[in-house]
Amino acid sequence: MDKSHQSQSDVSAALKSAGMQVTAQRLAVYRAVQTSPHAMADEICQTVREDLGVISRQAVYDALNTMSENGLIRRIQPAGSPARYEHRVDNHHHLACRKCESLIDIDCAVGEAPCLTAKSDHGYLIDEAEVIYWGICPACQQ
Amino acid sequence: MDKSHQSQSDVSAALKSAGMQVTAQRLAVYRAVQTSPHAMADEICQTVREDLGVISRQAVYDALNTMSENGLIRRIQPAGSPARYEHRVDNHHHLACRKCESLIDIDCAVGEAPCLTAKSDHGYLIDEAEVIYWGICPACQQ
DNA sequence: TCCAATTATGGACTGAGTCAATAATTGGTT
DNA sequence: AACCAATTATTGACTCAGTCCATAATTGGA
Repeated sequence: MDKSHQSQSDVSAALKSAGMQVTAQRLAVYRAVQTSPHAMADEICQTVREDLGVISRQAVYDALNTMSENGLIRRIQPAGSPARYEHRVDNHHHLACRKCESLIDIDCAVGEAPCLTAKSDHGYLIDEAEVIYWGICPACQQ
Repeated sequence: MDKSHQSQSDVSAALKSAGMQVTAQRLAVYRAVQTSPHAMADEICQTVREDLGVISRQAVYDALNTMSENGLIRRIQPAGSPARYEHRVDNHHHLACRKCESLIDIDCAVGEAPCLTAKSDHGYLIDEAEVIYWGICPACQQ
């Protein structure tokens, strides 16, 4: 199954199995995240409003937070940017442009997390290696 | 030379060679960053105030920003945390605790940046691979 | 159908950081 | 040594992203 294209009922089931209730707001927020990956909270809020008509800013934040905590979506926060959300929850990385703040996905060569091993774990129980490649995107290189 | 223990005159010289003026505020901010690595802006502000007596919050932010831009210090921003600053500017990584927000340095096995190569660079000119290992620190494992 | 628990709404509020106008410093020049 | 243009510091208002909280509405199991 293509994890990056969850159907409505898949999302519904995922919410339930995480012990969350299924609401129109949550489904719509998930759809918005799916439609525009790497979008920020207020962009998602706008998208959902075009869809549902009305939703409170708080409901969007709640949905994004609980769905992130339950692994339905993933939150990314590159330095200097507000939080962004994506529906891809497999282990992949990101490529960020220092100039235009654009962000794109990069597949992880290894697959399952953590894909890198630290030289020494200093006693930490490491579960994820978050990698962000920083550079200049093709458009900004002119 | 141990890059992690710049003397006052080294800092002074580094500021000059970056085209920046040498001021008491900047030297004090650098000292504060050196003294408590991974500190946040307001902590640095406090430390500098114990040192100089008075400094404006804005002067602290200015010093931190310009020194970061000129490579004298490094800014790190783990998700969910305000910006932190460190005087180590060599290529190393970080280990963050999901519970207590503690952050420690991890040496990079490779050395010079970028220490990782992306599977595909998508036309980006990559200059850095930022790696944050996420896990639970020894103290929080109880 | 009912009801307890969960979720949404609306509005005030916080924290981190920036903006912009004015005052003070710095460091090269005569 | 004094001057002066450019840089830097101060002050206070302001923005942006996000949280808190009390109340109202919805959900889904009994």
